[in-house]
Amino acid sequence: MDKPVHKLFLLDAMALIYRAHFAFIKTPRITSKGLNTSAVFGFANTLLEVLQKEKPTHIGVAFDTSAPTFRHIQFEAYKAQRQEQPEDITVAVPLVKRLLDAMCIPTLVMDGYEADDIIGTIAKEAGQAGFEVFMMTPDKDYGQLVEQHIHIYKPAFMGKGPEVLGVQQILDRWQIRRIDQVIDILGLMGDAVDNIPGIPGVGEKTAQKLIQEYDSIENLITHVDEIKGKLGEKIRENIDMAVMSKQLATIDTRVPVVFDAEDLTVCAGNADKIVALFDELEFKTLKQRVLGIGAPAPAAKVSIPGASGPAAQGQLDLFGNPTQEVGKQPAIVSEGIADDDAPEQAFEDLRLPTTRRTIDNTFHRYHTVDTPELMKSLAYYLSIQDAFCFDTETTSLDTIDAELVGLSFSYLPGEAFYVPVPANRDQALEILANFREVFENERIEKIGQNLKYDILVLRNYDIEVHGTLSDTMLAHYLLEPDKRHGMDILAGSYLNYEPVSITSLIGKKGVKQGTMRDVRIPEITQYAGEDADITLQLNTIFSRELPKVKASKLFREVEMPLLKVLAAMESTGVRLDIDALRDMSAVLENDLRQAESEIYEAAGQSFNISSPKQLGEVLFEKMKLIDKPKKTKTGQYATGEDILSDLENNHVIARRILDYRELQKLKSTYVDALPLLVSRRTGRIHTSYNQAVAATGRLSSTNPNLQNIPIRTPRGREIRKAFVPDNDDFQILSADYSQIELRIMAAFSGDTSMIEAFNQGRDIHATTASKVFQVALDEVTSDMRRKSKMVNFGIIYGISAFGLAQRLAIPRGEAAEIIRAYFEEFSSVKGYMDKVINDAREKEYVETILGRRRYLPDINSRNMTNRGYAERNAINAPIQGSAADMIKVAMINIHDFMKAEKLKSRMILQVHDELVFDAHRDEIPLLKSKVDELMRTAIPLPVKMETGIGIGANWLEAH
DNA sequence: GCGATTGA
DNA sequence: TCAATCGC
Repeated sequence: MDKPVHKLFLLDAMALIYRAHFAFIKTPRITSKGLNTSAVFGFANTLLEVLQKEKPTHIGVAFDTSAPTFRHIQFEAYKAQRQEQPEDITVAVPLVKRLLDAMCIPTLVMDGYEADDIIGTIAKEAGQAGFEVFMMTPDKDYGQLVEQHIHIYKPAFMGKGPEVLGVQQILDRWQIRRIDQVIDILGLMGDAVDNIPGIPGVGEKTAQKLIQEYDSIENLITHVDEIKGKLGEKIRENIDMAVMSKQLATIDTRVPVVFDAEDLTVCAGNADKIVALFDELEFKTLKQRVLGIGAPAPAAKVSIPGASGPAAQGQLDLFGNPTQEVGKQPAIVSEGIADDDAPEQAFEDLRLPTTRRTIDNTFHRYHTVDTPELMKSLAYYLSIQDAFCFDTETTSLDTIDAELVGLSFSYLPGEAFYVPVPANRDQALEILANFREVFENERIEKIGQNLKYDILVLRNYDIEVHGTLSDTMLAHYLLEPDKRHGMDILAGSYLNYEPVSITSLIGKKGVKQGTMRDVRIPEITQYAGEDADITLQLNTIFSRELPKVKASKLFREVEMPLLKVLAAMESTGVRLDIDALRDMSAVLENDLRQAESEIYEAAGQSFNISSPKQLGEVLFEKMKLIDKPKKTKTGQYATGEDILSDLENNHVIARRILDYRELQKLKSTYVDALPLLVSRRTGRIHTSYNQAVAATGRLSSTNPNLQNIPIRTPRGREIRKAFVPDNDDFQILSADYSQIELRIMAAFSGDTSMIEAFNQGRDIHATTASKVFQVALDEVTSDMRRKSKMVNFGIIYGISAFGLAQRLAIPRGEAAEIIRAYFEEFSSVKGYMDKVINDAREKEYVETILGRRRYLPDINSRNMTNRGYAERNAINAPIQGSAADMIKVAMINIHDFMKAEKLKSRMILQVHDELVFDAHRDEIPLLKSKVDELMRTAIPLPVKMETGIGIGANWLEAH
């Protein structure tokens, strides 16, 4: 007979409970009494599986306690920012303990030590004593404990079998030479879950490189001066952090427990207790299974070297020992089944599962649908759904020249279908014809991530997407406007899932990057299927989250309808007068050369004027225009507009440089760049609106950015002449809200003098000036008006006294005085601002008129800078955001109106408070009055709203 | 104040 | 990545 093997299994209870809880987060198991049993179920399942398959001879389950550990004492932030433990887990812990008790499995607890310390200590001792030790945990920190007879046992998970990690696997996992380097890696990269800081900016890859080169953190310190660049700087700054992080990541294997094999011997459970518990939890199949197994496997009947006493026998005793304890000190098992009156939560310190789910360890079925029969069948199944998720794979991120490579669909979590689409357009259309009906079906909801993109791509194949939309990117934008909304990030934070990266399919960004067309169908099926599957799952979560922040209505009635409006606007595009731009380009080129030679002459040398570095050197080192030149934060000379404006009277060169800058900007950013963006297919320019970047709720525009076409300077303004109507039957109609933000502020604050000024149609900036400077309205000078206007804007944009002083180029004291006078005159505004900030301190968010939230946790920060920033945002976000809400509603209503009336005119641009139309001459009177009305009445306010509407042969004339 | 773009 | 500049 083979030498008997003593198999000791040590389970990290909380890690396994968390993992089980989150594995069932989408489809939790709820009993008829409403108890969420996911965590207990998952834990029990794993436990039974191990007992059955691995037949351990010894077993122990370690828990953390609430007592502080050396890590807390050493590093106070340790685990401090951990999210509160989900209630379902708090409930699960005593149930798991009851289960262990019933099954006669010992629990290991010791005050002042975490589960990993206890497991580490016992593992080392048992390994010495000749056991094969398996530490059951998903936590990567345990890698440091692995040695010849000590392994990590990753439990089976979502269809993937269990995994045993030995020394070689750990070395491979981290790309290191020795096991003890695991803690060097962790010390450098940190661990967000455990709040181990590490070195900022150093992730897994960098940490591996550093350890490969320097072997250990200690040795790295002695060579720290050799490391160049930003990385070296970061390391030098934070080296203390790394040392401390390494200590924090080190598992203590000297816990004062005595490893007593007998204590951990597998014994038989109490069948009655198990049955009672499983009945209570309504675990029907588990009950069958556990009764089927009968008693767990008996321990090998051998004595264990180094262990005290012989291994226990009599494991068939149904009345096995109650929960056992280890240690020289009495270990505490304080948690009863109901310990509601415990002074603090017993399990505040528990860790989330640190293993990311990926396509390789997660159950899924992603199918390729590539025959006419399968497509017909898929289309049929889609047609009987109330909702499905879809995603397009294309050759380009630009919707105008994107060619469809394939479509993926998902309507059940874990399952998706990928339909490849050939490059040949006729064949592509033939395939798409199968799905036209479901896409255009009004009854079926369409789910996707950044649906505007997919809608525009399909539009190029003459397929319209109808029905309710649900965009996960925009849903998350409403949930967390300040965060990022990419699918990969969402999958990570909401599903603990890391999707297949695009770069693994087509390579890194750059010239060498391939296109989706080059990816083989099996791979792209996995990638695209995963996208649709994950998006569907995210949507389920978000549709539950949105009502919690009262954002469902905003989502369904504003953002989703607006998505369609924006898609239509982008698709329509704007006609550009390319010839006019070419002429301008030639003129600008000429003036640019002129300015250039004058600058060289004045400087006495030629250099690159566009290089702030070279310019600074010429101006301040060679020409010495100022004694004490200002520097930027990187140590360069500052040559910004404010600085050069101050120098204007000192030396002609300053004025010429400013001219040069303006010309250069106009030429490169607009005059030369715009024609290149005209689509070859439509002959028009199709900007792309981003609905989810500006945290206040505003839109942004890219490719090109049509929201920053010049208007301030006469030369810049000329560029607007190139934005022209479709043909001679059309004109450009521009409608903008007059002072929308100030009117909103007047309404929110209820300031009577401001409301009155607006309702009587007076000049608001002059009115402000007359009050702030205490003069009659007709005695307001242009300088007073200018300053008051700045204050008004300052409030809207949330700038500080410092910012105001800078913009007005006046001393800070004067700026503060103007602000003081302003608040004295407009005391309701001051009162409103105070109230907003106070509310924000309490709720840690502010909201717009439609309930769009912006979270401002820093409003209660002790850091002045951060708090000031949050306070300005608290004022600014509701005002700017409500203005954004208002124009969004107006756009939806105008779009609906134009559609209902079947107008030939089109809405083509939105610039924050302005809408631009390509208006058919016959429709202008109707359009004009209707646009005005719909803009003014989009959201009723107790202040009169006004618009300014102009019509012309181009955008400039329409102003 | 923010977001987008450009050029070094 | 940074500095500068355009719009709102």
